Order: sequence, then structure tokens, then C-alpha cells
Amino acid sequence: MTNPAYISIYNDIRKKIESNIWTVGQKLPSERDLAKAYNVSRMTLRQAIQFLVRNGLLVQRIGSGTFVARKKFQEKMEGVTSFSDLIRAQGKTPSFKVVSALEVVPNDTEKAILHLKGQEKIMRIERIRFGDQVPICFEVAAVPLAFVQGFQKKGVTESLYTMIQKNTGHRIGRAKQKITAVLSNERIANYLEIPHPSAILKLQQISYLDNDQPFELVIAHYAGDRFEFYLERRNTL
Amino acid sequence: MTNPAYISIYNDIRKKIESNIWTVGQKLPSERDLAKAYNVSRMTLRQAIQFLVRNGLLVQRIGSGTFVARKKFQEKMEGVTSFSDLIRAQGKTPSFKVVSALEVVPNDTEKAILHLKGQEKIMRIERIRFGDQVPICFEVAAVPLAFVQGFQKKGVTESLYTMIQKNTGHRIGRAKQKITAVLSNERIANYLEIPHPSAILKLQQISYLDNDQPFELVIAHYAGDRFEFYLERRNTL
DNA sequence: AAGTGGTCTAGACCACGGT
DNA sequence: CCGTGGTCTAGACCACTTG
Repeated sequence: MTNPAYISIYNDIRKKIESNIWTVGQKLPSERDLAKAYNVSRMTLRQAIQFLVRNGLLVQRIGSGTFVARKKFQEKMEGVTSFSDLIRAQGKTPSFKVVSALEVVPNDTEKAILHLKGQEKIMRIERIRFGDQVPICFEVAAVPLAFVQGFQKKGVTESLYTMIQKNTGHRIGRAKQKITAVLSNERIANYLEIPHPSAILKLQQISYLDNDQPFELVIAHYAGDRFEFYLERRNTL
Repeated sequence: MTNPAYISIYNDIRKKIESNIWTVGQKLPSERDLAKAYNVSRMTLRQAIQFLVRNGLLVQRIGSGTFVARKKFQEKMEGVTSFSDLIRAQGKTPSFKVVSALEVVPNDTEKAILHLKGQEKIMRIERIRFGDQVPICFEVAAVPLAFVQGFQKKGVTESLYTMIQKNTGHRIGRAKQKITAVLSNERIANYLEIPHPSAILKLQQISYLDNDQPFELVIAHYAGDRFEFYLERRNTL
């Protein structure tokens, strides 16, 4: 049942990065030294490094060395829908305002998607996101209460992901996203300060732990004329 | 300047698959036999296989063997915007109708994005895409004429990609996509048989060869209430 | 039991980057 | 120049699937 060596090494290095033992931009020991330290061959060590590079935690420069990448895991995980990244990429400053954060009984959609049973409650958070003070997105997030034990109603920052990882002992595995276009309704047009009707980019995101348990449902409404998603497809090699 | 062995092997196997020497679902020789055939060690052979698996051309089953995957390269390359795949995933039948296919002078956007100089012309193709006869998408594609030498105005099928690969000697490298929401205009509402105003999902896709030369610009308008994009993010390992 | 992919070793040479 | 990552070898044992 014991893991292959390269997976143990992968996890160990990841922990060192996530706990800031190795900080952003820092140079790691050479592959040869790391192999010695982990008592494996260099090829095996390289297999661990390879996955860390592919997942964006490390970058390698030939002739120079291996370095901790700028982005951390949970920031990466937000992936194509990372609001902050996309706003910053436009040279703007992201911010948000919490409209409400309540412990409530889930609606049918939330209940089905989050696999909730009986009377299990959720934390539902409504937020408006801004870029340089201009409202760009209104979003509703639902998380089962079990995942946010002892969670204060303030903030609801990026550290939600790290907290869930601590509370559950699981890591974040994957995220499904659906994107469509809808017409605005009065409430959303109001929040986003746009005329009604306007075109809205609607995004539904479901996030899963690495045991395939869903832990978050987000439905976001973006002002069509103030935001665009950017995707890139590459072929490795 | 000669390639590493695993890249040559990668390309050789890819050619065998794309030219149907090894057909879909077929079992490949074992890694040990392939290594012997290519006169490399098994580790090197595995590195080539690994990339083919990651790019979706092969699948491996432990204890069983290595097989040609169901999807081929150019189908994969359409990626998240593959209309046909998304429609078929809903159990519907995709089809399309060519509205026009003309050799014309590019507009400023096309000229800039496709890096066109002087009086170079393009082929501009307008299409309506259907799912089970219902119009879902109106799209305009622009390709520099140089890439479609001897191309007939009929069809404009998926084999566009393979033809460009033959004409240029380059492979398809990556694709950039921007997604946003806009309100319909009269013409598009007419093509898509939807009320006006409606919400439209607008997609711009730029495709590049592996030498980073852009070869295709597509601007697509999807009826918001008949279509949704589906994306998935995974963490390897 | 035989064949397959998954992992691993202990070396080696190369091309590149910085000093 | 020396240290780095990139590639490669010729073996080996394991876990899994299939006949």
C-alpha cells in the first residue's frame, strides 16, 4: 500500500513549498543533491520534479537550476476562472464586497450538486467583485457547513481552499465549469451597475476534493462588456 | 541540431497513428519490443509514449498493453471549443451550413491577428452550426490564402487542419480563446432564429502553428440559451 | 504462467548558464 | 570553467491482466 517513491517525494516537496519552507523564487538544491537527500536515483527524483513542474509549483531553467514558481497551489487551482489573475493581467486591482454570508438550508440545486443529505446546512456567500472599483461580477458560493467549521463570517478570502484542505485532510482535486450567456435581471443589473437588459456571462463552477467529493458550488454573473475569459490550449512537446 | 531520440520516436508514432497505419483501438507492440525496434532503451521509449498519452493519442492499461486512443489529433486540437464533441455529448447530431466562402481582402482585425502584409488576401468562411437541425452558432473563420492553396469552396470540413499541416509542413501548436457575452444584433438573431435582443456567447479563437505563426481566426456567436461551454481542470497526480 | 506497464537504479555524456 | 538540467543506457523487480 506504500506509495511509489516519486509520489512521496512529490508530496514532501509540495508540503515544503506550501508551508513556505521553500519560498517563492527560491532555488532548490540540485537534482543530484536532492536525489542523495531522498536516497533515490536521479531519474526517480526527476519524476517527482516533473510532476511539480507540470502542476506549476516549480520552474526549471537549464544550466541554472530549479526554482519555486511564483504561483502557489490554491491560486493555480482557481484556474481559468481566477478572477484576481484575470483582473491583474489587465493591470487593474481586484477587490470584492460581501453582500451576505449566511448559514442556510440549501436549495434543490445546491443539495443535488453538493450531495447533501437530510437537514445538512450550507454557508451561502454572495459577493460582488470589482476591478479598479468598477463592479464586474456578482457571485453566489455554497459550501457545506461541515467544511467551514469555526469559520468567521468576515473576509472569505482565498484561504478558504487551504482551510478546507486542513478541515478535511484532503486536497483539491478538480473543478468542473459551465459557461453560458443570459440576459440580466433587475437585481444583477443593479449590483453590476449596468443597463437592463444587458448580456451576462454566467459561470457555474463545481469544485471537488481529491476523493471526488464536491465541496463548493459557485454561480457567477459577469458583466459581458467588462469581462472576458481567456483560455489557451497547448500541445505538450 | 538533431532531435532527442524520444521526440523523433514521438513524431514517428504520431505519423503512424495519423496515417492510420495503427488504427483506433489497435494494440501497439509492447514497450520492450518498441524499444528494440527503435534501438533505444525502454526508459527512452517510455518518454515518447508518455507524451503521446498526455496528448491523448494513446492510452495505456497496466498489465494489458498500449492502445491507439479513440480521438485523433486534429479532433483533440479543437479542444474546449469543439462544437461537434459538445453537441454529440448532449446526444444530438451536429451539422452545419456554409453561408459564404470568399477570397477577400482582410479587415483590420484579421490583418493584425493573422500577421498579414500588404495585399495578402484571406479565405473568409461564414457558417451556421446546428444541433439536431436547430441553429446554435454563427461563425466567421478567416484563413490566409497561402494556407489553403487549391482548396475547393465546398465543405470546409475538419480536414482543414490536416490540409494546413500538409501545405505548411508545420503542426498545429496552440490556440488562444476569448469568451465574452454580448447582446444579439438583427443579422445574428435572424441566422440563429432567436428573439432580439437575446444573450449571445461570443468566442474568438486564434490558432497557431508550432512555429507560432497564426493561421486561423474564428469568431463565433452562440445562442446563449442553446449552448454552454464545459471545462474541466484537473491536478495531475 | 506469461506478458504487460509501473517503478527504480547507478551510472554516463551533452548543452547550457553564470562566474 | 564548473554546476545545472536534459537525455540516455541496460539492466532489475513489482503489480496487474489475461489466457
